[in-house]
Amino acid sequence: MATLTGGGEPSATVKTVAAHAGVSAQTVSRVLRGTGYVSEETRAKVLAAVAAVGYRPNAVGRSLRAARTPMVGLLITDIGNPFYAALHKSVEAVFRGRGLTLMLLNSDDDRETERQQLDLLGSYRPSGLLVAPAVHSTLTTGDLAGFGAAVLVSRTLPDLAVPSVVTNEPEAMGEATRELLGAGHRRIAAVLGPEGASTTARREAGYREAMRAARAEPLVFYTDQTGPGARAALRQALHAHPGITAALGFNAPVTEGILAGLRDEGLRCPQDVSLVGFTDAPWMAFYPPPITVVRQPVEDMGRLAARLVLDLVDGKPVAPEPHVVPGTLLRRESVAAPPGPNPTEQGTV
Amino acid sequence: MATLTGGGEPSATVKTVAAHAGVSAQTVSRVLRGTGYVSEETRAKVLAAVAAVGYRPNAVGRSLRAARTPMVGLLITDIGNPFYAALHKSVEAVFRGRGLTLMLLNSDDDRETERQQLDLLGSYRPSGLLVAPAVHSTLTTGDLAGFGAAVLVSRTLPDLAVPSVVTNEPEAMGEATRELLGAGHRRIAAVLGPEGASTTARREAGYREAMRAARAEPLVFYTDQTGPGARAALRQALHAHPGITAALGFNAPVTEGILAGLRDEGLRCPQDVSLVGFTDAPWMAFYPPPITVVRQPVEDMGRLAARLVLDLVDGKPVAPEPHVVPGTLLRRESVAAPPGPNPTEQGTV
DNA sequence: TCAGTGGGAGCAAACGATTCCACGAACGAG
DNA sequence: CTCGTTCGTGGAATCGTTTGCTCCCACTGA
Repeated sequence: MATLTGGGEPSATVKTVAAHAGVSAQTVSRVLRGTGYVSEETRAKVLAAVAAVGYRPNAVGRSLRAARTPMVGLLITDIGNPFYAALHKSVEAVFRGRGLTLMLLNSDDDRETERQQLDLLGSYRPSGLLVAPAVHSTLTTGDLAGFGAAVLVSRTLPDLAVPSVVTNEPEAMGEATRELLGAGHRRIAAVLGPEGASTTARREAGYREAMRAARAEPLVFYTDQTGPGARAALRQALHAHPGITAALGFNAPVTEGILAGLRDEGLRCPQDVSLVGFTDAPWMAFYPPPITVVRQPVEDMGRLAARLVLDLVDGKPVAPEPHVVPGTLLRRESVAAPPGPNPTEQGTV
Repeated sequence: MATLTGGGEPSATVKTVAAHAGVSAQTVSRVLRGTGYVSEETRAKVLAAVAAVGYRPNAVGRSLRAARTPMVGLLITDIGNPFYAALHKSVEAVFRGRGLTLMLLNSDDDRETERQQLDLLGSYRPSGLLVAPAVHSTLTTGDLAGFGAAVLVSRTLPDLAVPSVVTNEPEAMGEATRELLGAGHRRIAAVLGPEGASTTARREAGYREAMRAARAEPLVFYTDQTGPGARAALRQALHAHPGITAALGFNAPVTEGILAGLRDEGLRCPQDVSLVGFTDAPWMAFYPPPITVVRQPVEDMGRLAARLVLDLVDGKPVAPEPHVVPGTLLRRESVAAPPGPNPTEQGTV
């Protein structure tokens, strides 16, 4: 176990300052907090002493006294996913200036890690929590009760009466599917996330509904929602169904993986296989071809989720049902008509 | 200001458990910490009481008593940069299991924000700190003294006698430059980061040295090291120097921006302009063409930096000079011979 | 002259966990 | 039978900050 040694001088406390200024500790506290009556003269003396001894307030003592820490946790499933990077940014923007620190934690989409991280975070008695639940998450209301304010983002947990912020995934995924159907595709592979995640279920529902309406056969593949996983899944899909002419990517990493898989197979996009992704990423705008995607309004989601936490912290009531933020289809150049009739597949469907 | 209201029951403390088990508070502490003598019978009673009252240790009280918090801060400049995402992952892997929580903070490469974040973090008396300094950072030894253990990553600060972990940037950038020179290029644009950052200086030096050795004229452009900034810079560079046939990208976002800029100008890579990037990103491996890059061994860097922090925390001496981790050139397909002789440029150099 | 008022500041207790110190019991060795 | 050692447990103080309460004092108005 690590033991602290370095550090040098024992770091000034409120008492050090008080002694140096010739006042009592609580007067120092009053000056620093700006509360109660303090004469201008005393205030100046204290401030001078603060500077002289190099005093830095100890947030731990403050938190102990206050019974809570002015900190909000953000537990995400994959720090490498640009969606979460953007989410972090927009959430932090809301909290900054309100005296709330945002603490980022990573669950690696593992429910055991998720529980550990939550336990750890909870032990600091933070003001609030934003969490994107892991697959097959076993979180209960009890786990979240210790946080006072808790909001789910991106994914929702059906059994949990906790406010959440999600995209209108079924509709958006349906629109993405129809985009491909409209271009003439019939054999459209949906490369989804892990079976059991709410995001997977919601996006799959939209896909299936659109395919059903078009009387096309759904081709669903589940992955671990990472690039390498999707890459392998796509190759497997192409071998199992050689007639596939289009693919839907579950999220940005999966879309990456699909492109990698196509390249592995020597297939071009969109000439051989059209592609629509879910969730935008910077490089998709100028990839050759630029990728058509359903853009999740991540900034809006982050802002909304952060505001919900703020409301909960302030004791305002917040509806426990999912707050839905609409996604929009961004048409770029990764969708084309399917390649000419393929003799080996013609008439099979 | 946010005031806490929710939460419900006042959350059990060590005293609650003690009362419930009919023992004293410090016996509970002994059981939980596994230190000192406790009879098996008492241990069982305490454990039962812990479960019964739903006790969860309060890390704030513990930290106050211990005068430090088992937490290490990681302050980075851009959470959207995949390099830092990977760094976070590898650092966390070292700390996990050692009882140290990694706390990610973002400075947005702004030195004012950097100072604020550091102040905030420092007030929690964390065990250690890993920081990638912002451009023109004004950090002093004093700012870092409060942390006990502090290590710089990715960038170094010349005036600061603090251990750091960096890549052999001059050599690696030289190698990247020679890769382009070797393919026959002479007019090679270096799209760098912000003037004043140590990373910029080190990479620029390697570039200039290689160009000088080849008697080629250096073409240097500074950016804010983001995609949009690089995109604009590249277009400007192309207009100012129409003869440019190759580019060097400062980091992953800049490489992204260069590709975007090339697309803007209707130029193909590598037929019209060859490209070598600095720092790999997942999408670069299958981008058409796959991008040749200097791969920074980010996992090694993260592991090393984390171990240095651990050593400092343990009171072991750590050399304050930069620890250099070698980068390697990853040859892919974004480098080709320059396009055929251009009448307007021929013989100018 | 005296009661009333409000500015200014200190005493002491609390927050939750840990730890030095002390006390008592059991027990084996001499 | 006594003494020293190993166990087992509790009392009390401590970490740094904040706050409820109290106290003092100068000033004002009658």
